[in-house]
Amino acid sequence: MAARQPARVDPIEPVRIKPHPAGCERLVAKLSAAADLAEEDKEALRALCSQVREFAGKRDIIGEGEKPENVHLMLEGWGARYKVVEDGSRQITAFLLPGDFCDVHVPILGEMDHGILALTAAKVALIAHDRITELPRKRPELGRALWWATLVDEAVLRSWIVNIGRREAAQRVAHLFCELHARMKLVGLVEDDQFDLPLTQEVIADALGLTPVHVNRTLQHLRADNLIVLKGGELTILDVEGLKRLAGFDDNYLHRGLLARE
Amino acid sequence: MAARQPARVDPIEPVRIKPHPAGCERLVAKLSAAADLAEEDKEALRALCSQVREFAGKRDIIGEGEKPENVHLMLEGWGARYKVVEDGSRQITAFLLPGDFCDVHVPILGEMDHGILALTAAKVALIAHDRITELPRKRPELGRALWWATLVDEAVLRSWIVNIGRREAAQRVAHLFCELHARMKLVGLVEDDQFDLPLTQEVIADALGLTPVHVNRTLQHLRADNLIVLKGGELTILDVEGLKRLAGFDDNYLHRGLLARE
DNA sequence: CGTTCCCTTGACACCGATCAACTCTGGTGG
DNA sequence: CCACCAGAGTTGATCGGTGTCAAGGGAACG
Repeated sequence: MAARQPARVDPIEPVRIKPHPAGCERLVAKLSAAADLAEEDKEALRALCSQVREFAGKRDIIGEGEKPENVHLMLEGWGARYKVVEDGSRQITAFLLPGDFCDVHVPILGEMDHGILALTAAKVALIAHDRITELPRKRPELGRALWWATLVDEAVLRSWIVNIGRREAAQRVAHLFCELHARMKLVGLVEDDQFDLPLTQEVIADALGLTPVHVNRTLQHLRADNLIVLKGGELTILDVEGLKRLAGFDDNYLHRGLLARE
Repeated sequence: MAARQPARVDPIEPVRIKPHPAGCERLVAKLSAAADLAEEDKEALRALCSQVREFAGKRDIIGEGEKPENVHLMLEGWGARYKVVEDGSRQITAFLLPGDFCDVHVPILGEMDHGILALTAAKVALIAHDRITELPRKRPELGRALWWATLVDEAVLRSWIVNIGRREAAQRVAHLFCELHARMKLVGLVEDDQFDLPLTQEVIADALGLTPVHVNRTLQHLRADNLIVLKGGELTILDVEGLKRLAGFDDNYLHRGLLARE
């Protein structure tokens, strides 16, 4: 929300107020965890973010069935992939954090088989298809890193299936929070096990295959057990180990590269 | 099951008894639906299937945590990706049909974050990593096609999340059957809306986030509504449109290429 | 001809959905 | 500055889809 104040520096949130390519650093951070990127690689990534577009919250970034001309990269804010079912209910299939691509598949698959929604106000980089497709040729290590990111996305999808298919509500919520904690950390947006979580209970419900009412009750359990504090769009994990234990969370599926291992 | 009878031809199941590269034709058929493959491309694919290994049913092809030396490609029989949860229950995250790769990701991600199980006796081609990775360089169209297959797999994962998260049991089963119908058709294993479905009710349950008992009752509903016949490991869809309507099935997520559209 | 899977059936319990009202908060405009 | 309003969170009562437990049946296989 706090936007480009050019010269003066806000001492409270120094990270947020870099000139606009700041969001692009999320991608750099993420991919650096997977591959050994040279400075030229990083520059090439930053160069992708020249064209930026802003979206208001609760608004489609890409609708189902569209054939976007550009690849979209989340720079700031949160997004979600979703699909609307016959009966009108909605299922979210992924949360998109800064550094995540929205639609690398479109150049090959042709059209979107799901929609992408801005959950908050968001900045998105628009990148021409061919700039992405030619990257691997020019910078093989980057190609590897992008490939890695795609495969991790796939692994996350699998873990969601497991989560929704075989865990009860409290564990589901806990698992989601653990995943988001790990992913936010990877892009440098976690401090003291605390991070922005601008999700309504309805959105959480749509991601976990639950109803808002039940998510509400479940959150109260987690709070009562002193596992989390969730207030004002900010999540604090009070007991990381306890939450992981409850969730049965094992971060192996995120495949953080050797460089990233703490 | 029926194996390489060299000279004589069995008139009942002529497809099955070609010399061993037969299974490899499934991959060729699948990829031909997505890209305009030259004969050389197809030959290159067939050349991948030189080394074949057989697995007994109900046996791991690859275990979670392993780092297989080769890429595995299903030639015959059915497989499943699965993950075992803390409480001991199992969730299947994908069915692997002939023509599907088991673990293209391993060269990049390093180790398996889930296991792969042979559901039936299966023949699997073992392919050296570098033979896969160099394919795109030598035959760009093949690279595109493989990329397409990966992205479709991802789309299928998303549709599973929707299915498990937002549909009731009967619709879930129906949707799964519609998907398998479409995928089996794509590799040429459907005749008259009938195909092998060697899945126990327990396996179906583990794929859909249900219990075997409930799958049993659900199947009885589908049978009572004259939508399907499922017997002896063979599924016949009596009313394709009706089943799709019940399931809310839209095959757009399978992204069949232009060539494949009937 | 027994053993082993797998399918089937019934009774019952429970998690989460549904419906409906109420509270709280932040934002807007008078 | 306060009244109002919309969106989000909260709560309670009740319903229903699935899970659980347990027993029995049927077909394939050695």
